[in-house]
Formats: sequence, C-alpha cells, structure tokens
Amino acid sequence: MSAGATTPGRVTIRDVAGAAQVSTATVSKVLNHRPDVGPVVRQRVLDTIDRLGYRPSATARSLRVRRSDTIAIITDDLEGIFTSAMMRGVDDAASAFDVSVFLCNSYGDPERERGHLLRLLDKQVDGVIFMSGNRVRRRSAPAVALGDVPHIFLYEYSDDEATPCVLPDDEQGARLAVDHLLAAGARRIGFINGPIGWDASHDRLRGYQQTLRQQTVPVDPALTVFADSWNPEEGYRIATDLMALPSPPDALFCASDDLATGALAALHDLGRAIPEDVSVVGFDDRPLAVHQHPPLTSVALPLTTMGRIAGEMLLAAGRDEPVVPGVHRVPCTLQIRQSTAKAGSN
Amino acid sequence: MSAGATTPGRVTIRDVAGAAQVSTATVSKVLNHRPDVGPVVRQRVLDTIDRLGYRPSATARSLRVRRSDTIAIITDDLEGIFTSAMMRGVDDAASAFDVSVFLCNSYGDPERERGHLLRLLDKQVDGVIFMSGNRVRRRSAPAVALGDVPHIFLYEYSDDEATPCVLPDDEQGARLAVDHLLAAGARRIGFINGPIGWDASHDRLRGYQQTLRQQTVPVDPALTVFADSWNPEEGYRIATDLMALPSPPDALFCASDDLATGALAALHDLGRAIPEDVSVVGFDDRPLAVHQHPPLTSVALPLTTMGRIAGEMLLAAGRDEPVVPGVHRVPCTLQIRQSTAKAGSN
DNA sequence: TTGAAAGCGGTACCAC
DNA sequence: GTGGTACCGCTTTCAA
Repeated sequence: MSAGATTPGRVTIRDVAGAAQVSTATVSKVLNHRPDVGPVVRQRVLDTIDRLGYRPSATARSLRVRRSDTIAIITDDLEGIFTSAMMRGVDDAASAFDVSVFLCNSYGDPERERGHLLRLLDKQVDGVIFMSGNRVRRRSAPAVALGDVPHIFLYEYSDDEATPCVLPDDEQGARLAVDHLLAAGARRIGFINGPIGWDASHDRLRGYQQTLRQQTVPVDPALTVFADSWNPEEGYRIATDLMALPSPPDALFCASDDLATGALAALHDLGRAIPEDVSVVGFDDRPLAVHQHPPLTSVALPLTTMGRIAGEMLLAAGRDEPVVPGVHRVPCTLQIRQSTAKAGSN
Repeated sequence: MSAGATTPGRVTIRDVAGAAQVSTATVSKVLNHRPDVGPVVRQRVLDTIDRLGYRPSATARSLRVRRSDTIAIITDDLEGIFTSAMMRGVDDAASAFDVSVFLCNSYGDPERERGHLLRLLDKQVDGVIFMSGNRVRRRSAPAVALGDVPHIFLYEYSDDEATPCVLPDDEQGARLAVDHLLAAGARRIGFINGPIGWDASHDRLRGYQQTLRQQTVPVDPALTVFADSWNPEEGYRIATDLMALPSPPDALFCASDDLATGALAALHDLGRAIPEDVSVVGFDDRPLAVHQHPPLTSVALPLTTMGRIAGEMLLAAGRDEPVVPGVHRVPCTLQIRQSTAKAGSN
C-alpha cells in the first residue's frame, strides 16, 4: 500500500504535506497557484494530492479567507412563473465560477427574509440576489442591513438607487411586437395591456405608442385597454370588446401569453381567422405559447440572461471589480410563430 | 458607549466572553443550550450577546463539528414543470430546521453532477437530494461516491435499494380519478395514458384497471391508448379517435393536464358538452387546469409534500435518526372542478 | 524557494 | 458550574 492518510476521516493538507515531504505551507501555495514554489516540489505535491485523492476543505478555507464561494438567491415566490428561468441564469453564472448557490424562499414575508439573511450572513455568503418571482415591482429595503455584502435586485427594485437592479426592457419589447405587426400589414393594433398597477404596463404602453407615432400610424385610445388581471379570462373579455368596436382592430398585442390565449379563444368564437383576419402577439414567451392554435408569436422576456447578468455582476462585485449601480435593462427578443401574418402579406 | 467589540471586523465569541467576564467555553455552552451553566451567568452572557449583537460564525462552527446545517438539491432540470413545487417542499422542511439549501442544476450531465457533488462535499453538506424535474425515471448512481453523506432520490430512483426515494403514488392517483368518474355515472371510461416508456404510465394503468374490475365494470382494451408524448396535441388526436369508436367513451381520464387540454379541445370541436356528454379528468393539477373551459378536474401530484418529506427524511438521517430505505409513495389528491359530472348525475 | 507558527472563530475535553 | 486550552483544516506572514 502506498503511504497515505493515517488519520481516520478525510485526508487533510497535513497528510499531503507528510506524504510529499513538505510543509503544509508549501502545499497551500501549490493549491493556490502561488508562483513561489519550485517546479519539482510543485510536481511532487501535485502528484501526492491526486494519489491521496485530497480535496481541500472549503469550510476551513472560508474561515481563513472570509469568503465562502457561495451566493444566495432570496425570492418571494419560488413557484412564480418566471422564477426558475432566472434561477437557471444565476446558477449558470455561478457554476462557471465554481460558486454555489443558496436558494431561499421568503414568501414575501420580511420576517422570513430576515431569518434567511441572518443565516446567510452567518455562513459568510459572498453576495445576495433578491429576486421577484412575478412581475416587476418596487420592494422595500433588505430586512437586514447587509453591510459590505454585495447584493442585487433581480426582476424587482427598490428606492435605494445605489444597489444595482436587473430588469427586462419592457418598452423595447413592446416596440418589437408593434414593429412586427406593422410590418405584417396591421394598421389598427389593439393593445390588451396588463393591469394598470404594474410598471411593465406603463413601459409597454410607451413602447406601443412611440412605435405607432414613429411610423405615423394614428394612435386610437379606444384600442388600448388595461386588463384587470394577467389571466386568459381577461384576454377573452377584452378581445371580445375590441372586436365589437365599429372599426375593430386588425391585430392584437397582448401583454401576457395568458391574455393572448384568452384573446385567441375569443377570436375563434367570433369566427375570425388567425392570422388572416387578425394577427395576435403575446408577451413572456412561456412554454404554452408554442401549443396554441395557431402557435403564438410572443415577446420573450430575457429571464435566463437577466439571471446570468445578475449573477455575474454579483460575482464581479465580490472580486472588487467595479459594479455599475442603477437600473440595468436587458432587451427582449421576439419569437415569431404562426399567429402573426408574414411581412407584407396584408 | 457600552463595552463592546474592540476588534475591527465581526464581533466574536471572545468579545462576548470578555464583555461578560466569562470564558469562551462558557459562552459556547450558553450558545448550545448546555445545562451546565449557572442561571445568573447564563443570563449575563445572553444579555451581552444581544447587547453586542453577536452572531456565531457558522463557518467556524462547521469546521469544528463537521456539519454545515446545509443540504443540497441536485436537479437534472431546473426548469422542469414539477421542479419548483418540490423545491418549495424541501425548502420548507429545511427552513423549519434552520438549514440552508444549495441548488444545483446538472442538466442531466453526470460530469456536471460530479462537479457539483465534489464542491458540495468540500463544503461539508449534511445531505443531498437528487431530484428529477420531469416524470419519474430510473437514474444511475450518484456521479461521486457519497460516503457517509445521507442522500435521497426525489421523483426519481435508482438500482440502489438502500437509498430511500420519494415518489408519488400514481396507481392510487389513477384509482382516485376512476372512482370519481364511476361515481359520476360514467361506464365507459377512455384512458389517454402517458407514453409507454414511463413508469407512471404503467402504475396508472394498473390503478385504472383495478378500479374498474373492483367495481365490476368491463375493461375494454380499445379504450386505453398510450400517447406518444405528454402534449396537448396528442390528447387532441387520441380523444378524437376514441370518440369515433362505434361505442364511444362517456368519460376521459387523461394522464396529464396537457393531454386533457387537448382532449377538451377535441370534444369542443366535436360539439360534445362537458361534462354533460363526457366528463374529463386530468393528471398533475397544474395551474393551467383551473383556466380551462370548463375548469379541469385533475389528480394532483403531491409535489410539495414529497419535497417536504424528502427534506425531513434527509435531516432526520443527519441527526442519526432511523431512516427507512426503499420507495416511499406519497398519495395523490383529487381536485374536483367542473369538467366532471356530479356524483349520481348520470 | 521553503517552512515554522500564529491565527480564523468556534467546540469540547478535562481539571479545578 | 466554570475556565484553560488543544484542536478543526487551511492561509499567510516572516525568518531562514
């Protein structure tokens, strides 16, 4: 048998040092890619390390260097429809840097958030992402003062302008949709907007109106309706109303895929052909969009990208790289499917 | 100013000891609710602790006691439709014990799983949950030998019978559905089953057949169809076929909500009234079920409960409590909505 | 280039 | 009941 760990449990840096005939200091230097180790000694240490299957204890290291190579996500809604895509983005960024991610669910309750935060601080997390699982809204400050622990808001924001926040570019997303509909020949675009209480609704309305004006298409206020909820039922109701107008729309821009599915159902019931009679575009590009009849063109929220950016910013902050405070808007993209007519096909 | 930490950074156990005129050993005992501390000293220590706002370093503690009060979830699909509900269950269980949860996404890639596991082991995790984000399937052994770190399979399983796994009781779920349909007066229940490659499909078929036999209702093989996928398109196709039978079904039991939505669409297109002409029940009880027309009765997977149970079992194992190996089936529940006729209303 | 040794912040054994 | 102190496993001066 080769010389190995004589200690019971895990093999430690001391075992390696012993077996390689060097001090623990030297092993540590090799581990951390320090230049001040002779090539032959370094190689001997390296060999010993994998002969013994040595793995440094992250815990011991954390205690020393006061970093844990760990970040955390605190979300108010773990089951929110947008949660997992953003989490994946964060996870991707973290994994790329060998950083682990804690997941915490606060249920939107400051007391729970506080509990999680304290525990995270005790565990030396290197950063925290506060993430909303649903539509963007302002939130209050973190339930615990974070001191010098970097943190970022993801899909939500607060009064504190100093801490960065990452949001989708709703206005630009709306422009994408309207541009596409105009190019497809639409001239009267009905806008089934989200409820009036949400920031996204206002941003998207701005994008909608600007694009029309820019293309010198008249903006008819009767064509814009704020829904009472983001649900299909509202989409159905509003689409029905809009199509009953004396001069009905030839396209519908819906602020969510759910609203759009309701609108599709309404158009079916009215016997309108999609996209021949009226084109429909949704917003969010959730998986259900592809299963509609016809498959739904939709503005995709850049959720995974947002998560990745938030993760990268946080990790950069941890490495003392400069971090830009304020709002970071990530552009949406358009997923074109069969619910909208092809360009020039009016 | 009160006597406080004189050291720069965080306040440590030594600061508390100094300020309270006791040894660090005593502070530690108070922290850990050891009985061998006098009441007056204990109180003095307690007071000092919150006067100084002292919080013990979890990292230092972990190093000593070789526990991190941390568990991990490794999933093959962070964005799977069932992922977040199970995660929430795990999170609830963990939070109740002041344990934090690492979230890792392997993308189903053993190499990534390996990377995550090594990192987790380095960080002294107290346990690992391997979780599938989609339908239950057999998986290979963990990509790294876990030694004495407890682990559990959640919504997946492996050959290794020694490690516990937590699964939904698909057979019982099917019985629930069929019982309900029979009670509602159905006599010819079409079964739009999942694809044949999935365990759930076979378990549910067994439940379906057993219930019929038990109630002495004839089992017509022509009424059971394995779908090619879990998607609505398949549900539409198969429902159409079934309704074209010489003696068509008076109820449809669908193995997923997606299949059920397809079936609903088919029935609409055929002009059949739901539930008057035919009752429909889905499986999974996803949020979309409630938005169908009519709202869909569905067998609910006990996802959050499963997550909670897995979390609790894992934590129990960490505290050396007995853990039952083998398969743990968690019962499904039935969400009754308007797509099925009321009992006795045939 | 290499190593001895002093911590990081707790815990727990053992003596008093 | 209370305290002294040797660790847990690693990093980091600083001297040789």
